Amino acid sequence: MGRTQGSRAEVTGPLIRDAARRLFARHGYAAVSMRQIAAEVGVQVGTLYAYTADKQALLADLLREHMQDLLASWQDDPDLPPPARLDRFVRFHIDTSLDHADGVFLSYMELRNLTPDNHAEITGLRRDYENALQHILDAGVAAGAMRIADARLTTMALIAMLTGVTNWYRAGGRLDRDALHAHYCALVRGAVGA
Amino acid sequence: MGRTQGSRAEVTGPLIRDAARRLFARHGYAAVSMRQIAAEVGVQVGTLYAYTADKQALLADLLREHMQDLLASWQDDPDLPPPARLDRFVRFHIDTSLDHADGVFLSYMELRNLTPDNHAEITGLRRDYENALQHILDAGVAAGAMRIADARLTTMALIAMLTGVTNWYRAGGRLDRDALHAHYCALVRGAVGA
DNA sequence: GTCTATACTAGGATAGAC
DNA sequence: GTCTATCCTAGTATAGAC
Repeated sequence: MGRTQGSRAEVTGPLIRDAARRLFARHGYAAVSMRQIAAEVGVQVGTLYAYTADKQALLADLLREHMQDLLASWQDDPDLPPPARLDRFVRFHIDTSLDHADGVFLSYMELRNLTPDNHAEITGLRRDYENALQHILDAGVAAGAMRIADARLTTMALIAMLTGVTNWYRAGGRLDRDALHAHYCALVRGAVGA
Repeated sequence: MGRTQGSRAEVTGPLIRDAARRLFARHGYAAVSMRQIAAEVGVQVGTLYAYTADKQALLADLLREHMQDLLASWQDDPDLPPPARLDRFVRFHIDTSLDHADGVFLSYMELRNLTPDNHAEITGLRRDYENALQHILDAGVAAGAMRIADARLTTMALIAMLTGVTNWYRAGGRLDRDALHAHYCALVRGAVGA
């Protein structure tokens, strides 16, 4: 494969991260070798180390980037009635989970492979995201529009339920994206008594 | 560590599986070496191969055993009203998820590391378990005791929600097991309109 | 920026002694 | 049933040429 091809740093960097994200998600961080990632991109192993200090940094970068994108993408609208805000969150979380399935999967499966510093940073970002949902639930209770016995527990339960859509939903199957949204919105509204 | 100690097959076999289950769950199948497992048990590497054909068979055995235990432990009572059956399932699933957290975690995380044959077998068992919940939901709808738009989707959503308890619940914290059961039963009943 | 070559470590699995 | 010793492969990471 003598694919010597000169410099193209702007393209190789993202390609490496795309390949790593896909391979890590599919086989697990520990099961993927730097050689595999290089082969997927079409470069030699040594080249990877021009873009990342080591394998651990590559993983940490992927998770940090994912969580930051997630937080930046979510735009709450506090002026809406709480049940409508909740519907928007449900749709947002389902769409993100399906459209960035690899990143979502990595962000809760490969935490254990982070160094303590990286681990603390990523779980902090995740906590921020959970709080975005919890704020909606708190507002719903305050407005008398929801019945929730424990907002923290309910937050964790709902996020697990929504993220779980990646375990079974396949595009092109029985349900389209709109039907999916509608069904999950109904389940969530029922769970919180909205 | 010259721990030569003669034969004791009856104890070593289970010890190997306990160690493997714990290590696989904590670090991931690919990240755990046979040497680590041996060290945890207190034997030499070669000894492991008197109990398992290879690392893959060790994983497959753990998952099969877990799913079979799960299916054998669940005893439905079709004579109860559907909402009461559902409550029993919720308690059962939460208790199992917390009491056998390593097995539960492995059974949905390490499927990807199974050979195709083993994979098909384990997912078949898992499907049986999902159907146990779905039967309750179907009965609830038939009896007019639940409002469910899509029983399959609801089954998957509820199982994800319940299993997610392992992500955040810690014994000795704010909530005891009874409170946990009560909160999740309320969420589930709300979701299915019971 | 990328490649080739290589140092060094660790992995899964097996053979044969006790 | 267990241990010791070993084979062979594959891993991460680095050095130096182009």
